[in-house]
Amino acid sequence: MTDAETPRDFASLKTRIAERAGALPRRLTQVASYALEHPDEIAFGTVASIALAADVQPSTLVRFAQSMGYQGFSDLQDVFRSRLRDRILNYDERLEHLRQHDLNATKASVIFGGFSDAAQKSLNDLREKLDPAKLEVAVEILAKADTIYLVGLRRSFPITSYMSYAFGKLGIRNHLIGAMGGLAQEDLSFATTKDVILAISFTPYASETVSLSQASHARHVPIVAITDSPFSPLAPIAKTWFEVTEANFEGFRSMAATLSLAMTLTVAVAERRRNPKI
Amino acid sequence: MTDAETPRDFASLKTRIAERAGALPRRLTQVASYALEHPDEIAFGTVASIALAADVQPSTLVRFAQSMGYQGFSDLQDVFRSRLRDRILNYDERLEHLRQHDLNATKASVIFGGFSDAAQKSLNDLREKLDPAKLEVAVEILAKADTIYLVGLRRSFPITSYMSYAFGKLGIRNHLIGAMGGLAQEDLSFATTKDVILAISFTPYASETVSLSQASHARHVPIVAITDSPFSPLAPIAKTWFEVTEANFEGFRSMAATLSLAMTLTVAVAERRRNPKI
DNA sequence: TTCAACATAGAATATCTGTTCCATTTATCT
DNA sequence: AGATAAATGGAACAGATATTCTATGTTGAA
Repeated sequence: MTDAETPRDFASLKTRIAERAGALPRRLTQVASYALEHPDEIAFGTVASIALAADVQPSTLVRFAQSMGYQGFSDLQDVFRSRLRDRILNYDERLEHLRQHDLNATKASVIFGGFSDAAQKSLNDLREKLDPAKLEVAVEILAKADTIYLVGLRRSFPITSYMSYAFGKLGIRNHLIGAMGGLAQEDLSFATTKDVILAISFTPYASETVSLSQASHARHVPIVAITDSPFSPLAPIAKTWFEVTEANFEGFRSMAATLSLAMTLTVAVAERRRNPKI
Repeated sequence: MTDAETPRDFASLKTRIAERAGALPRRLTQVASYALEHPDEIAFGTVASIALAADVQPSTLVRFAQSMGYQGFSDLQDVFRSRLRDRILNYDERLEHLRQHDLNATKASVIFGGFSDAAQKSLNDLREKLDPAKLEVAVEILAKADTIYLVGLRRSFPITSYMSYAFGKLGIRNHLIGAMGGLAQEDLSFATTKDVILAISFTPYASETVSLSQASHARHVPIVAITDSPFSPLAPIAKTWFEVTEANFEGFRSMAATLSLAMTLTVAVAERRRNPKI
């Protein structure tokens, strides 16, 4: 089984596993996928504990290691450990790493770096700015809603469509407005004062999102908004609203912070419904 | 010896060692300084191997651990190990941790912290893992496509819907598959070998995404995939594919890294079309 | 100097470790 | 279907493990 040579670093081990994945017996495949999904467990666990977690026999782990060309499990484990060792680079090493990376930086990887930076910056900004009290208020309002109407068009649509998916999984009644082909106005006209509209819109505020929200506001449907400025037309009509300013790269704004807030709202609302306050 | 409480994370352990360093006996001081200088050794080594390296007796290591308030050496070792496994704290641990430091932390703000951490961890992971060369290949393939078919369902749909929006803004012909109400199969059956399918799917792989991709692959339509493991059914049929593992919080996976990669692909493809390589 | 309290070294020990082996099941080919 | 090979489960085993224990060494106060 020791054809070619035994992988000594994590990257080549992964390649080898991928190569052989198809031709591997059932239990060994099970181990392979567990190993790739929980590398830390392999690094620190014992044969017994890992076998338990991966639901295989200890001997299967040894056999897997041998089939990958290692002498035994411990030998394989070394690779997973060195992966963790190498990850904690000190300052100099990190700099060196970056320098090498920059040399063969392609245009696409520069773009990727830009978008990742924008995402991280946006997340950090929101972490500092987000008011827990406001979050509580919004959760409270949404948790009481009969149906949550999700309004978001254009760049906000991915956010609302994700929320709709997550709310669905959590068993929370919701209605996604703005799906292509849907008749937005008609859908929203069913919203009552017992429902809540969650409206998401950023500059330049999609006129339909704004007009739909305003029409509903006129009918006293409560609104929770996510937007990017106090001057947003959504701010004055919302019961409560969040200011999320996303950093941008090349004119494309990140969505990381908004998404993080959106996920928070969905999970927190589900949590609140399970354990209402008082 | 167990005054106050035993440090459970590396930072507070370091503080405690610093506090007591002066009042520590000779050999225990020796262990303390070795531990801080070679934390990786402590994490991975055995009592015997560390004792040898630090030039003390095995029993001294145990005594040191106990004098710091731990039950034994293994207990202390756990702290050094958890330093290396950058696991995201789960909900309970996080709440506990925050309670001690931030008294007015609300449930929702804890959830928000969790999602933000997951997002940042995912971004960092991908930054380390993403291969620029692979990115180039994918951009090249996509840039040459007549029409780009975007295939993503469930949790991947927000990503493809964003890409569709962005491609649209950039004037790149694309077709979004999987929109609610759309007849996916029919739409995709128009794809030819001059087009490209960008398929996004994560475990558990939405069966429709997979079957659609496989059917198209049988007709030799090139596929670029974003997925989360070499075992993904998309991996073997894709011309090139990206492995993106998103950290999750409370069972909800982040989408930050995938989104960042998606934005990169859209912008890079537009850029490439404007300045084709030779 | 004497004594007591503390610190250390090193051997002893009971537990846990990875590995091997073989009977049984499952798959593959004739 | 039958025969042959491969894969698996689970128990047995030898070696390594962390920890405890005791004799010895060291320090500092009376």
